[in-house]
Amino acid sequence: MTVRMKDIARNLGLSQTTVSHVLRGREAEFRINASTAQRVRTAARRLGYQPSALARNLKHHRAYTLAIAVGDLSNPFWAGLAVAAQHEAERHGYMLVVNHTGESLENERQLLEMLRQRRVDGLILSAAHLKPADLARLRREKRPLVLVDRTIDGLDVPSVVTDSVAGIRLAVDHLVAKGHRLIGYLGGPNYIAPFRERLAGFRQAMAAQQLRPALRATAHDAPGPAAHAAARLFRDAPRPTAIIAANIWMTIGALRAAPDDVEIVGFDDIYLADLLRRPLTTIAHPVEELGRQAVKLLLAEIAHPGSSESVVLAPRLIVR
Amino acid sequence: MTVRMKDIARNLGLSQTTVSHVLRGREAEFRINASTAQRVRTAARRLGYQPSALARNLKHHRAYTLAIAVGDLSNPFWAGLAVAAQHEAERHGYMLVVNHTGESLENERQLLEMLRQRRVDGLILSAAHLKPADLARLRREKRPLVLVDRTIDGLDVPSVVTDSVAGIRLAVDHLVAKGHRLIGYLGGPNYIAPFRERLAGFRQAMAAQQLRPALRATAHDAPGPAAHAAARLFRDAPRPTAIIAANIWMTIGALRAAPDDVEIVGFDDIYLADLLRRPLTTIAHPVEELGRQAVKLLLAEIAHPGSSESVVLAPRLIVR
DNA sequence: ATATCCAGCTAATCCGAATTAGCATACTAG
DNA sequence: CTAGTATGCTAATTCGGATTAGCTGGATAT
Repeated sequence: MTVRMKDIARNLGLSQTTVSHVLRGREAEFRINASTAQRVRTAARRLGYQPSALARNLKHHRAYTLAIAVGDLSNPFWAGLAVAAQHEAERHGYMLVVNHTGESLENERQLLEMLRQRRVDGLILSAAHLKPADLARLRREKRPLVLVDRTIDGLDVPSVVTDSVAGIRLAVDHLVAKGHRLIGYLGGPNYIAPFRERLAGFRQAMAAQQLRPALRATAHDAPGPAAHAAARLFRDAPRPTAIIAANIWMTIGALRAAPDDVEIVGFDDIYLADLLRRPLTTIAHPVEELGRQAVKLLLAEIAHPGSSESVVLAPRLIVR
Repeated sequence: MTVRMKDIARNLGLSQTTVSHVLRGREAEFRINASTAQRVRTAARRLGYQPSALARNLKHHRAYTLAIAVGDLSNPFWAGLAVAAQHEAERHGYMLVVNHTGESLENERQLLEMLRQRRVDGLILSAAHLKPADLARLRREKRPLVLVDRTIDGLDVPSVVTDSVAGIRLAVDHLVAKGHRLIGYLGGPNYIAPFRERLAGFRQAMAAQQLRPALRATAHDAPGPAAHAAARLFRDAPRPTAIIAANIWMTIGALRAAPDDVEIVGFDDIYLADLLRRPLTTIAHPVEELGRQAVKLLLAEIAHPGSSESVVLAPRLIVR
């Protein structure tokens, strides 16, 4: 049915070894006669030979496949990051399995299982749900792993993240320049690293502007709770005239709950942001760069475990 | 480094064959003594044995991987479909590579190449860019292939699509029930199958309501051209009081160009549609079902080529 | 004439598991 | 006492290609 090297060899009265040498482009190294090499190539084309990735993978101990776990593929941040990562992976001859975990522990663990069974060679994680036992096992097994967007305490692997502190400062400075003094902050749970950093960034940036970071609310990482928390910020005086929302769900909460004259700046860019009921300024991640760097780090980890350094990338403010 | 069956066998003074029989759960069939089987299982656990998917794949001639080509992963329709497909694939022990083609011929061809090299066992396509030569080759090679959302003329493989005609009828009937008589239609290029069917559906549904489907515009499948075409519908009298947009880009075009009092119904659901400046009623695909059925058909094609029938699924109207 | 060298190729093994065919040993039946 | 049978396991091969080690036959050198 399918054509193997052996078939080409038999067809030409040569050995499989010779065919392999030629088709791997190592004819010079093994002193294959130029005319023989040509015959092999011609026969390969004529018979429609396609090398079996399956056989090569076994021999190389490589699946030539990476995986990235993203919490929510419908979120354009993750979709964009995944697409960029896929491009980069393919540039290096790897496939990328983009896995939507739906923020579920079960799915994150399933991906680790794929790594163990060598269905994938390495993993890009943005997990926040793994338990200490999972992390301990990861540390023990030392498989190629890179974290993106969210770091995990106590897991010493390379990571690629956006500079949260710098991002929040961009937002605060922008709002202050527009005359705002009462700036509110809508943050997420502190067990997620970026939320911790963004809150710290808010405090720092406000202090730098001689303002008090007093108007704050915190919500679980979902639109409903975020809207609820945002509403609280407007119940009592002093009310903020502007809100900084710590991620996409906080932003959506703020959009739902804040009065129309309140200005909103949200971390994470939003799909169709220019079609929203009100203008929304966003702190955008360097999405492509995050994806590309994550793959580069991961491939470096595969080639030379423990060799690579973490990367922090600068966000940019999209004023609308 | 990694533990193989051979290591377990040596450790217990058994043969690799016996270990294989036990770990594949075929001890009864090969009359392995219960205590021997138990020793094997214990040793496997103790040594941390993980079967090599690479070796199994070669032996089975299966990559246990499928791929789906989607034009735009940032589009929540495709993201949702891909996630559902991934779920279904994993239920059957397969990985799913979700490939964002960016509507590029180059990328679609690259996926076909993966199929040929057996890096993936089958392909779910929604391609519209392949050339006749590509299609001819696909027909000749007869590899497992399923089309989703977009069918391709002259390529006789199973497909899973949403019933476009029924969808447009839902929209027309909804608008008529709300009192609209001047209903406009914003469509896409006719070389894409769903656009053809939706236009036909519009004509049919309008005829059924005794209305003339005269107010129409056509644009290339992108937001800019769509907005431009939508604007044309409002230049001359009679102007439509409502617009049906044939897909997500047409909808965005209509949102940008139509006066605020014009009611819009769009084919394809939109992320955060409830946050838009104006209420948007949509004709939503049964996204999960599309993804699930596509994988089921594909696995059926892999198991029994030529065995499966195409599927047409019903859309539903989300009134906002 | 014999050793040396080189061009040009091949045999054999490996990767890790799945699978087919079959070999001892002990026991039962006639 | 011998044939037949069941039990419990193993040897050998296969999947398709990569790789290492080495073989052969003619030309050149001494």
